Amino acid sequence: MDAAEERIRRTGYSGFSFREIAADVGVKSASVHYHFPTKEKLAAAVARRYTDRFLEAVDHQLAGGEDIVEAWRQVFRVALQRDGRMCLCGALGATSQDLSREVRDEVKRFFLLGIDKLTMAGLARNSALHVLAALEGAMLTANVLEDPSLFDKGTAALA
Amino acid sequence: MDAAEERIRRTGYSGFSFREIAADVGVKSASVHYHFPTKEKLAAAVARRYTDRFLEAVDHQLAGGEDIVEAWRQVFRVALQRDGRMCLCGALGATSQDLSREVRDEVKRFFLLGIDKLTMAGLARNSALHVLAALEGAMLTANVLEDPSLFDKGTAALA
DNA sequence: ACCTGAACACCGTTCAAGT
DNA sequence: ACCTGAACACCGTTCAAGT
Repeated sequence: MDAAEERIRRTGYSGFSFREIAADVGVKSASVHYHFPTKEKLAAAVARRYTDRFLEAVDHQLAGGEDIVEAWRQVFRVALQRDGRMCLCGALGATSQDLSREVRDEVKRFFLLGIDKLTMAGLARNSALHVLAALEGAMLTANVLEDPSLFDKGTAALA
Repeated sequence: MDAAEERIRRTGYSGFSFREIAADVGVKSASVHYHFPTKEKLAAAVARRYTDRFLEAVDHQLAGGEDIVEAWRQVFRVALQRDGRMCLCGALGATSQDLSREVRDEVKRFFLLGIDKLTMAGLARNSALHVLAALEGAMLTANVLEDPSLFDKGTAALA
C-alpha cells in the first residue's frame, strides 16, 4: 500500500501498475492480486487509509491549539513539502470521471469529511468549500509549477 | 484533437489511448501516429490549443466589460458546466510528476499565463495565485462530488 | 496462506507495405 | 500524403500449479 500510495500520488489511477508495485515490494504481479483482487480495490484501500491518516493529522494539529483553517493548511503543507507530491485524493479526483464507483466514493469521502469538519468548526458551508478548494488548488499549482513555496503564497489569504 | 481533449479531460494523460481516439475518429491507431508521432506530442498539442482558447474566452469576457476575476471565474464555470469535465490543464497537472517535459511545459504555460494576466490586471501576485488555485480547486471539488453548483458556492468569496 | 508462470486481450510504438 | 496489419514489450486479470 505504501508503494501504491506513492505511485498514485505521482501518476494518478491509470498511471500505476501492479507489475511496478510488485517490483517495488519484491514479488510478482500475480501475488499483489492475491491481496487486492483488482486495481479498484487496491486504490480504494489506499484512498481510505490516506483519508484516515490525513484526518488524524488534522486532529493532532487541533490538539496543539491550532486554528481550524490553519490546521488543515498545515497538513496539506506537510503533505506537499515532505512528500513532494500531490494530495492522493486530488490526484485521483482530477480524473474522477474515469474511476469506478468504489474508488470515487473513497475520494468523495475525503472531500465530504473535509467540508463537514470545517463546517462543524463554525465556518459557513460556502467558506468550508472555499477553503478546501483553495488548498487543493494551491497544492496542484505548486506541483505543476514545481515550486512548493507557491502553496504558502497562494493560501496566505486564508489565514 | 477534439477526441483527445475530451478523453484527457475525463481520464488524464495515462488514461487515454491512441486506439480509442482512432476509433472515435474512424481510423486505425497507427494512423494517429502519422499525425502525432508520440502520445506526448499529441497531449502537448491539445494542451496548447486548450490554453489558447481559454485565454481567448477570458479576453472575450473582458471585452464584455466583466471584472478580471469574474471573467476568469465565468470561463472556468462554462468549462465545467457546459462540458461537464475538468479543466484540461488541471487534469494533466494533477499527475504532473508523470508528464514529460514537453507536456509539463504546456501545462505550466496555462498556470503561468493565468497568474501573469491576473497580476497585470492589478492583483497582487499572491492574490493572483490564490484566485487561480481556488478556481482549479473548486472545479476539482465540483467534479469529485458530482455537483456543478459547488463551483459557484466555493468561488463566491472571490467575487 | 502466500506465491508463481503462463495465458488473455489490452496498451504505445515501429515499420514495411499499400493507395 | 495518408492509411494499414503485423510485430514488440508493456498493461490488468485469471488460473492452475507450486510451497
